[in-house]
Amino acid sequence: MTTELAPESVASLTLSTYERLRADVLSGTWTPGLKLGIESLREYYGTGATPIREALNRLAAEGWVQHMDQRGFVVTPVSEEALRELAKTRVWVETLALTQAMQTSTPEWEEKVVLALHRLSKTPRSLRQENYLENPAWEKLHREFHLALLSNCGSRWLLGFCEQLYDQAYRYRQLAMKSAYKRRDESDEHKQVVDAVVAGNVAAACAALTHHYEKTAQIILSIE
Amino acid sequence: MTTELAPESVASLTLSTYERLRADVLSGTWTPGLKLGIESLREYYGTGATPIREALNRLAAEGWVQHMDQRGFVVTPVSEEALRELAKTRVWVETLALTQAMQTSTPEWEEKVVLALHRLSKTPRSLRQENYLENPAWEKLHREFHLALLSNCGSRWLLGFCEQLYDQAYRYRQLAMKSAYKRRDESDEHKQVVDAVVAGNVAAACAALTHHYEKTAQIILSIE
DNA sequence: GGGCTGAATAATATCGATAATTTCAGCTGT
DNA sequence: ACAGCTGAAATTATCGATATTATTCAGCCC
Repeated sequence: MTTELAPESVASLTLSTYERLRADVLSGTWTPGLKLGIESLREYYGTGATPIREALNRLAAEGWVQHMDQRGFVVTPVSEEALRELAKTRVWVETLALTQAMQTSTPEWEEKVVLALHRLSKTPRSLRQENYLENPAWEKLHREFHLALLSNCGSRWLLGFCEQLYDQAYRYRQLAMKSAYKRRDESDEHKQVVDAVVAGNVAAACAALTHHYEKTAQIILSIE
Repeated sequence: MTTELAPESVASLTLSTYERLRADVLSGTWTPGLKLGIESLREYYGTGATPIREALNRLAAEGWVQHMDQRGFVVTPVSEEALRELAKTRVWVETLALTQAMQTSTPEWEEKVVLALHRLSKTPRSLRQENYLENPAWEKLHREFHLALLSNCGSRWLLGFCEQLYDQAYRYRQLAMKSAYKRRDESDEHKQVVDAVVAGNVAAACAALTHHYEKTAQIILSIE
C-alpha cells in the first residue's frame, strides 16, 4: 500500500507546474514583459522542458503570457489602456451575469451569497495592521464571494468569462499593491451589492457592482 | 540559399499541428467524446509527441478538448443542454457587444459592416445546388461579417469572447450538417441586422441578432 | 459463481539529447 | 564611420527513449 498523498502531490508535473507558473504570473513574481526562457524556468521549477512548455501553452491560451513564434514566451505586458479596457469589460459582463442571476433567483443562491459575504467580512483584508501583507484567506473568500454572486447566471460560458476577468483584474491589483497600499473599506461596497440582491432590485445591484469595480480601477490607476 | 516557403511551412510544427487539430475538431472530423490518444495523433499528423501535447494543451484551455489528468484527452462532448446554453450565452454577450458597438458608432465601422454583408451576399452558401457542400469562402465571410458587426465594441476581451462563442457554435452547425441540411435563407436575417445598425436603432438590431441566433439553434435542435 | 489481487499490458507523462532558428558581436568593403 | 554580411553562441522546437501511471484480465480465494 502506497501512502495516500495530498492531491497536489499526485497531480502530473505539467499540472502543478502550470499552477505554480500561473500563480507566479498572477502575483506579479514574474513581472509584465519579462522574457520567460525555457531553460531558466526549467531550472527554477526543477522539471524538464516538456511540463514547462505545456504550462506555457495553456497560459498563452488564457492570455497570461504571449507566445512569439520561434522566439519564446513573455509575460503579457500591462498598460493603463489595457486596465481601463479590462475594467470596462468587467462592468459590462458582470452586470449582465448579475442581471441574469437575479432574474432566476432562488433561495439557495441568495443564501449562498449572504453566506459568502458573511465569511468574507469576518476575515481581515491584511495580515498586518501597520503595512499591507496579503491575506490568502481573504483573497480566496473575496474571489468566492464575487463568483458566488454570478454563479446563478445560468451559463457556464458566461461564468467562465467572469472568472477570467476577475483573475486578470487580480493581477493588476497585485501589481499595484507592490507600489502602494491604499487603505480602503470594501466591505461596505460588498454589502450594498448583497442588500440590493436580497431586495431583488436589479438596477441597484448592478449600479453597486459597477461602482465597486470603477473605484477599484480608479485606485489602481491613481497609483501609477 | 534556402528556398523561401509559404508562411505556413515555416511556422513551428506546434502551431501548424494546433491549427490542423483545431480545424479537425471544429469540422467534426474528430467526433465529440472521442478519445484522442497521443500515439495515434502522432502518427496521423506525422510529428513527435511534443507538438501534439502542446496543441492539445492549448485546445484544452480553449474548451475544445478536455484533459483528464493522467488519462489523456477527449474531444469535448456535445449535448442539447450545452447547445441551449451556448445559444443563450451568445445572445446575451453579442447583444451586449452590438449595443456597445452602436453606441460608439463611426462611419468607418458602418462602412465595414455594410461591405462585409455585401461580400457575404455575393457568395453562395453551398458549393452545390442539389445537396449541401460547405463553401469555405462563405464560411470565412460569414465569420468576418459577424465579427465586423461586433468589432467596434471597444473591448478586445469582449470581442474575444464573441469569437470563442462563434467558433463553438460553428462546431454545432457542422455536426448538424453531417446529419441533415435544411435549406435556409440567412441573407435576409443578416440584412435586417445591418439595416437596424445603419438606422441606429439599437433595440431593433439586438432583436434581429437574437432572432438570427435563436433560429439557428432551433434548426440544429430540430435535427437531432 | 462473484469479487478481489496483482502481475502483464498499454497509455501517458517526462526527460535528455539533437536539430533548427534567432541573436549578436566582429569583420569587411566601401 | 557605417551598412551589410558571417559565423559562432544562445535559445527554441522537436524527437526518441524511459519512467510512471492507469487499465486489463487471468487466476485465486471466499
